[in-house]
Amino acid sequence: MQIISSDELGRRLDITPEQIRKDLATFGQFGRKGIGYDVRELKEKISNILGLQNKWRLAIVGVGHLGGALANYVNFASLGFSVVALFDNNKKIIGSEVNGIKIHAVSRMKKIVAEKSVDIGVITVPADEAQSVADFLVAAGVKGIWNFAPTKLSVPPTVPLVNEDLSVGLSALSYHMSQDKE
Amino acid sequence: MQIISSDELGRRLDITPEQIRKDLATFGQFGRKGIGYDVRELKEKISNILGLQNKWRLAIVGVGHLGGALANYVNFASLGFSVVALFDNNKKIIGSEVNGIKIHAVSRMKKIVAEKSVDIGVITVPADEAQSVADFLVAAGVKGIWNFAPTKLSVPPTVPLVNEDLSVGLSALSYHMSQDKE
DNA sequence: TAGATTGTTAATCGATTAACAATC
DNA sequence: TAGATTGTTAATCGATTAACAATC
Repeated sequence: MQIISSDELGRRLDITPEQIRKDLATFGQFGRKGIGYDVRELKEKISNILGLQNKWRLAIVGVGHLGGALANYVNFASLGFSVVALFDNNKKIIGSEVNGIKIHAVSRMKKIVAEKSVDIGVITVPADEAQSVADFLVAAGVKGIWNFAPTKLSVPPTVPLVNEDLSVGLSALSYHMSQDKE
Repeated sequence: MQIISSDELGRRLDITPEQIRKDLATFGQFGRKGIGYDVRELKEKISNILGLQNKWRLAIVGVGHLGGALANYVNFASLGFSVVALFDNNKKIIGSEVNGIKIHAVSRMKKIVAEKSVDIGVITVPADEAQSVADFLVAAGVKGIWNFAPTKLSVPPTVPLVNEDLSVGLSALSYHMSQDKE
């Protein structure tokens, strides 16, 4: 498939074609009137809009079950993300490797973040340690934070923060399941 | 703290007090004019609205790194969720346990879901197997699906579906990090 | 009674949808 | 030329904010 219309895109994504056209037009004109959108070009433009031409480098702080799973997560690569460092405070695991990536002491964060050119800090520690880890990450100079701890973090406005609190989705599911009963 | 005002709630959650009052009023009147909201009562009412008085029972399909991490996830308990069964197709791990929970063959799903009164199916298999797993889960009678595979699933409208696609959050982070540069 | 604060109605704002000229 | 489809302006709809009566 070379070309796709806003109509077909809308059908596939469950969005109205008007919305598709409006959203895309916000970022420029990359369709052709009377024809549609070139799929390859569209992909590339969207990738550029999202900044995915960058090869972002991640560091995961907290190598528990979730942190370990993320260190092994294969889908990162397809988006151009790679995990380049791990941090933990547990002396038993510092120095060892997960998926070929070394675990460092949290105290060495500043040094390692600089050495490995870490862009994004991933927080997978318990909620009560998350703010302090965030502060460390910001001080170490990361450009963004991806937070899995179920707590509200305060970071400078210059550092984008995305929260991945699983209890939000689960609560939504619980809500809908309760509603549908009636 | 016994009582909280919409003003204070708004400050803490970064929401306008009007929005807080409007949203809460949608579900009934549980504040007191001139006083504010009783914290304990508010918690309980919200918990009930979200259906969290139910003790939802989860089954995780796909015991890879992510599925395994979720099987060990401690924060489920505080919301009243519990993992009661695991499924995988890998013969090497079928019959073994993770966090005390047994791994069953996917082919036994219908039987086990009934036996264990599973409410929610959690999908942590690769994207290309996710739809087929979803179909199995629906046929087995789960009431809701929590999908971690990065793909769009089609399920009956009677079965609530929540997607937890990590690439969405990561792309958002990438976008903001690219914008802030300028 | 004066001050505080909710629930709700009215006013504003922004986002979605409809319509259509431009054009392939 | 007729048909298809974009980008954009105008119309509609819904959600947020402002205002205020009710009341503790």
